[in-house]
Amino acid sequence: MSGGDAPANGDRPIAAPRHGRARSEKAHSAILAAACELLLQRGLAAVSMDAVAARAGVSKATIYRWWPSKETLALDALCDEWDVAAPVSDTGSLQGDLIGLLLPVARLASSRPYGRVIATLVAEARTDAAFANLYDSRFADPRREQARAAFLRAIERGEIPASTKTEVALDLLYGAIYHRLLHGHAAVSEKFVSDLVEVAMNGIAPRSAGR
Amino acid sequence: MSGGDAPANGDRPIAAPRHGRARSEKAHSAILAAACELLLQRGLAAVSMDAVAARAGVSKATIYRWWPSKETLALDALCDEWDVAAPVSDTGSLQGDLIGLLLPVARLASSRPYGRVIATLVAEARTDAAFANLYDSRFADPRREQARAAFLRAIERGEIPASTKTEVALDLLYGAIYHRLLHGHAAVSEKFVSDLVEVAMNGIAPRSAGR
Amino acid sequence: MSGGDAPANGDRPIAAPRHGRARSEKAHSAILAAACELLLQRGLAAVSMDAVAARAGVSKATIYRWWPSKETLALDALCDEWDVAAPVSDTGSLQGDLIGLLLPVARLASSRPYGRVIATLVAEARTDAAFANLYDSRFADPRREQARAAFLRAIERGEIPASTKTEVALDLLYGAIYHRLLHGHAAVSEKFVSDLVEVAMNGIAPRSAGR
Amino acid sequence: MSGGDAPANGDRPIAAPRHGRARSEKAHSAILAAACELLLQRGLAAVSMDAVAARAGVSKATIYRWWPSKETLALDALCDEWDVAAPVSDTGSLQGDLIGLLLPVARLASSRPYGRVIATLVAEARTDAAFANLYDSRFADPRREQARAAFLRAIERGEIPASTKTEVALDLLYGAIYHRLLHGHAAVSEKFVSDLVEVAMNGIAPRSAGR
DNA sequence: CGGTAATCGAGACGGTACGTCATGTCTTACA
DNA sequence: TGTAAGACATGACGTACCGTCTCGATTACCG
Repeated sequence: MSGGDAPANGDRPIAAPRHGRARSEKAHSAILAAACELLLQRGLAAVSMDAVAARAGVSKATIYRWWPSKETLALDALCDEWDVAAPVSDTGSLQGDLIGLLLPVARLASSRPYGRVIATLVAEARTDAAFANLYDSRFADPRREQARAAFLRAIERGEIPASTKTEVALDLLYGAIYHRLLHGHAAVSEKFVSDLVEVAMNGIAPRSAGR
Repeated sequence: MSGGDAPANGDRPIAAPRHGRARSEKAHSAILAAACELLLQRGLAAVSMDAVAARAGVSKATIYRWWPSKETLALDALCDEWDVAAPVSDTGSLQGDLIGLLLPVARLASSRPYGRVIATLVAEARTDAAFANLYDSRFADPRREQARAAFLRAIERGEIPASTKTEVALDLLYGAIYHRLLHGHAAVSEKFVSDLVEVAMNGIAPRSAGR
Repeated sequence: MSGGDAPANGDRPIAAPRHGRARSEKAHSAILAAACELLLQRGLAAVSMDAVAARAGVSKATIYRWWPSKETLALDALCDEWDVAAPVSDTGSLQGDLIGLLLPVARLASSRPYGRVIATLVAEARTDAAFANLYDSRFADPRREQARAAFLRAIERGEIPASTKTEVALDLLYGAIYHRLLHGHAAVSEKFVSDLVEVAMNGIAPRSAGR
Repeated sequence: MSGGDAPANGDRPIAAPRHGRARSEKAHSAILAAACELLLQRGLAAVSMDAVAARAGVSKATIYRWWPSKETLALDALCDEWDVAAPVSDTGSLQGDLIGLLLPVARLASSRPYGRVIATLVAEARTDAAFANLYDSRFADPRREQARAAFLRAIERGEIPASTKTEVALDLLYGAIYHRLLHGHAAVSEKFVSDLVEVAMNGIAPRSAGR
């Protein structure tokens, strides 16, 4: 989330503008807060810019000045909450690293109805290529990158072969999480995460595992 | 698609209408065709009921007469194309069954920009519970059920233990497919399907594989 | 006012549309009434389409369907009131005809604050050529044409020479009325009309008139 | 233009400011020039304060510091151009004086699209009483006063009777000019001015003229 | 000659209205 | 009764100005 520089998203400018009235920090955070609440309560489709402006006590023009669309705003509001997640440390084993990465996601995802919001953002990304880039770089890629790094460490440790199909494995792990999150057919519980990692690590029908 | 009975979706009524003008078969198929084309070309969000009506040479009232929302219409149009897939036979092995189930899906998904449409429908389902039921019963569940049946056969055959976490495995397999389809970060190629099934069956770090 | 045929202004269509819902007569007149009241109370600049829609109990879209701009609507509302003026008969003398034409205008103009409205419409006509045509054909020209006809009758009667500069005379008569109406420096009273016609007929310094 | 004392219009202050930065003469004239150009090119309605500020290379606050509204600014810009007209001398005859007064106005009015600007200012004056006073005192009254003085001289000379309805005559003369200027139905040519004065002086149907 | 104060550029802000668009309902006349 | 045509209320859209308000930087008079 940090480090933006242009009004392409809602990030604060780094270099101080020499002249002109300073950007209102109050308005900025009020907008994000209003967007977040409305988003989680009623979903992106039911949230209008007028409603966000009214609830934040802000004019529509101010929102449009900093966010080009309500999807961008929603992404910002979402990241505001999800990016507080603690950085995951190296646990020494791939399985431990994966659990350490996926469990916080599962806990966060279950805490409030984020599935609806993320589903809408994903749908929007399929329609708007520019937004897709933004979504990937701000939301999806960072998490996937952390998991990819865990796989690299496991290969360096010799825990898994260098020929491991890392990308497929990543799709398999995150895909399952997203699947439950977006389709809503089952909860993204902590039990699910541990089962998921176990099955993914050992396979559906483990050759050695007795039974 | 068959078997509907009420105008809750676009299915034809079973009992013959008692009197009055008969339902126009031409209008029905023209609407579905128009919806399908517009949907794949520009996405659900960019397709209005007016546009469908105009392209189908039909009045808006006729569409609303048979479909309660444009999401329902889109689902009907989608199923029209996806339900032609051949029923998969029993190959004798779980891996063969899974390939047989997932490959046609991958081929279909790659043939046209269905990812965008499905993403929108999934997002809508998260907002509208009634539509979620419809989506599951018409689109998602049938496929998942076929795969679940394959797992049951494998258990009966003794190919995998009865304690196999089938639901987790299903999420893992379909989740990966949906992940690429909805997020669009990589193609749902035939190679991906075979890799996916292999990794899912044997695990990321197969015990027997070299270390 | 009558006889329009296109939605270029708010007139009713002549030929009945064969299909479709009939235009709401209630909405039509409610819009004109609301526009007229707001117009006279607060002037065109202070009247928004939203306000007209709200007061008429009508949606903005309905207004825009029949009137392309609020100026067009204002012109329609104005003509609705001014076109009820009785057609002027031939009095047998130019002076009588002119009085007969100008007095009703003066009475109408003084009855309510039309000056403000007409001033705004005139200003708009100077900016928008299309509106200028509409304004002329619906409001200005008909009155001027009646006066021009009176001059022609006077020439035919031999009351004034054929060389009379009719157009200059018309500008002189109507110009004076408009001048007071638009600039508001003095009232358009009945006395003013009779003085105006007298001075215009005989000249500022009548050669024969004793005093 | 001179003689102002307060920032009610754009005039320069008389008394020297005690201290502080002096008013920028460059900004002042740049604003007037920018306003004038935009005004004549596109009309007052299409000219925004932002546009004037941008074109003048000036901040909006600076404009509002000296002009309370864009109408006031436009009036200032207009007077800047119209007040350069030479003061008219006493020609010895009423007709000569009137020609001497009206001809420069006609020439100026025809030189550029002032009609549009004046029409807008007149309309604004009908809505805003304070602006009406400003418009009259800065633009309309001075000219009318000169003509009124010519009538007084003519009465003193015995050229016209003391009972002459001067105000009606003034409305008749200036009304005709304004009529063509604001309604745009015919040009304010030099020929028109001479015809106008002749008809106004002698009447539409001069008693002495042939019949 | 340093302090005080009005001015200027830049531009963010709350607000209001704009004109357009899509949804879902309703009405009318035809088939 | 089903349908094409289309008018309608509703409400959000994204834009454009308005007039106000901070900012920091620039002058100039004045003590």
